[in-house]
Amino acid sequence: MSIPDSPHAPRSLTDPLQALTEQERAELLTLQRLERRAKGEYLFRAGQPLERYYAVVEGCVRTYHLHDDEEFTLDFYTEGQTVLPAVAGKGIFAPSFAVCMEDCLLNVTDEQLEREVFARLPRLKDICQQQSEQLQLMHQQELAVQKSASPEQRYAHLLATRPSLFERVPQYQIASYLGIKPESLSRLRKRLQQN
Amino acid sequence: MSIPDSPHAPRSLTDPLQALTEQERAELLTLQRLERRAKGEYLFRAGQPLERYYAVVEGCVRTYHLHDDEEFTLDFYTEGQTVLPAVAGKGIFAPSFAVCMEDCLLNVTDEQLEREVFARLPRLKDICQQQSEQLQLMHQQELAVQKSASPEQRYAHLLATRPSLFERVPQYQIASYLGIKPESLSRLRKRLQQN
DNA sequence: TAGCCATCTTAACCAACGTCAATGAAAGCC
DNA sequence: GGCTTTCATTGACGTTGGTTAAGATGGCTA
Repeated sequence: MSIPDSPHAPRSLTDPLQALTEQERAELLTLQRLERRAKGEYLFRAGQPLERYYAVVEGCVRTYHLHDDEEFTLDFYTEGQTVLPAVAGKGIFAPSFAVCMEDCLLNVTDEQLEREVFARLPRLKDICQQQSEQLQLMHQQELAVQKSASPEQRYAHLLATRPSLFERVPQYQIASYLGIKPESLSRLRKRLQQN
Repeated sequence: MSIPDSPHAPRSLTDPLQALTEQERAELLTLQRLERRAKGEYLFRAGQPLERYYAVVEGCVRTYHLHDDEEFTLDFYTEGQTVLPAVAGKGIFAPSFAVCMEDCLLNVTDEQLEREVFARLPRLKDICQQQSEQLQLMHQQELAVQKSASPEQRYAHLLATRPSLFERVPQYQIASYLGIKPESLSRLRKRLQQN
């Protein structure tokens, strides 16, 4: 029995598709391309050209960054989230690695598909752009939190907003997401239990 | 004598206007709106609707975030940089404060002006969008550095890429940008001198 | 000039994280 | 079953940043 993530999770927004009619949504469904990826598969690696972008329909994707042979987890993406800001196209290169933590069902979009979708649903383009700007600002916010909160506060925040992550990914990767070592997360948890 | 910032500064990109013709650039100049702001003036405050966005032509703007009555500096914007990701419009609210560190000359764009500019220079829209996506990815990168580097490394990086900042803003704000207290920055500098 | 204010530095002490190493627990494999 | 591998925990110890408080410096103003 898994605790669902809070609707106030940092990445949850008003569903951008609400603005579409029933019919438009149905059409969108016929257009979208779904792909399965096995646990451990990479969606992209740092430095590669980004020709597609991905939304998680089912499963969990982790992005991370390498520095001195050490992994630094940037984010976890689960059901309904788009991996990275949805950015792809010529001259765009992946700034990080993205790997499936579980078997995943992904909604994949490339440049051509995007053009087709926007041609069929012109209103969607503006919606997506606004969505992207919102996400960008939320990212700013996240950076702010990252900077001003202690590891303990960040842990509490993650636990409150995305509890299900703790059942889906190993703790040492959560530690890396919080910006601390696994040993420190262990002690932090112990400290919190005692008080 | 001020040391110019490195061309490899985190926010420097290929000039998006290179792709325009001489003529188009000239037209752009006639369209843009410049405003002067005095040192200490705010461009926006957290929570306010963002109806304009700003590019720094001359001067320096600092964005920061409030948390428990304490300021956390998010970034410094100087000549040629756009304050925040260039985002404005209905339903967009400022996630932070933006204040002029010096008397500034700013390039101001609102929704209406943006429409006019894009109507005159249709190619610019795609260029700006691509630029925005690049910036978004660079932001991801920055978050990665923020997470994986020690304060000392971040200090060295800032000193290497944006040395002029150290002559333009007080050190306690740089400390706040690096995510440490002014006293710690003092000690850190002393440590580095001795080694 | 004296006084005030903002900024930077230094010192002492404490708390928290990193490192290294060892131990346990759980899962997967032969 | 026994083995290995992976992951979480614990302890000892060093380093570093936060806190508090005290000066030092320089600029500005009454």
